[in-house]
Amino acid sequence: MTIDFQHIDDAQCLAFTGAVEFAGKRWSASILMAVARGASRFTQITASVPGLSDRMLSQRLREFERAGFVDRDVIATTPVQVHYQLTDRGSDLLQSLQPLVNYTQRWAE
Amino acid sequence: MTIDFQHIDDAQCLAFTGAVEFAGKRWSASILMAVARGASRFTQITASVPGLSDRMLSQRLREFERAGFVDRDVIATTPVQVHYQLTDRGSDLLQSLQPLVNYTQRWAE
DNA sequence: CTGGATCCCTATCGATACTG
DNA sequence: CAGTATCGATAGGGATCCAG
Repeated sequence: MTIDFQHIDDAQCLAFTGAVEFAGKRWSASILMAVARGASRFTQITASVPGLSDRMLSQRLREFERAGFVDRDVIATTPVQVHYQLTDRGSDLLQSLQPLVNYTQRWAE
Repeated sequence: MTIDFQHIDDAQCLAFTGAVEFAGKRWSASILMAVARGASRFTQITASVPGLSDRMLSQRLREFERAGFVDRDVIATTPVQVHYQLTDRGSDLLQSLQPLVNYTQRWAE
């Protein structure tokens, strides 16, 4: 089977595979989904993703921040509150992953 | 930002994250693209993907075969010829990744 | 040509403990 | 609450050599 996959040059190919590999890292997709669904606090995210450890959440969150997928807002109360939310870019990434959900549904079983 | 991400249950979520993580493994996307573009022989794929080693191609190909993404056809010549091609399932997976290409183009720079 | 088998190094991840 | 520090296990991946 030979399909029509959009023609892209080397730079675009690199960006593409980079995005897939980034999103494909363990817990990445789950965390992004949890935040998209409204989990904004650290513990809310942890609670939303079974099996996710503090350490991994912390690490992914920092990566997401650096990559511009999430914003981190610190509210100086006692104790301090931290809110995470998707940026437009992060939101767009997740939306772009949506077809993969449909894909898994098509081939379920 | 809270977006609309399709509601899916736990099983679907697991299938989805599984698919992302599978496609996100190193070289996976590149190999799938190369095959989609018409590289069917082992050495053609190697040549199409800079940096890809024989060992990794061999490994990914076996994983793809097991997962039902590619078919492996052996032609008993001397030396033996092996042709790989995407299955419908593999083709569908790749198509589902297409929006990610558009995503990277939107956010290029 | 199409890989399999080894070796070895590193990144990644999980568990646990601790802090402002 | 929202993390950081540390440690040890393991899986992933690169290089190299070999074989049908």
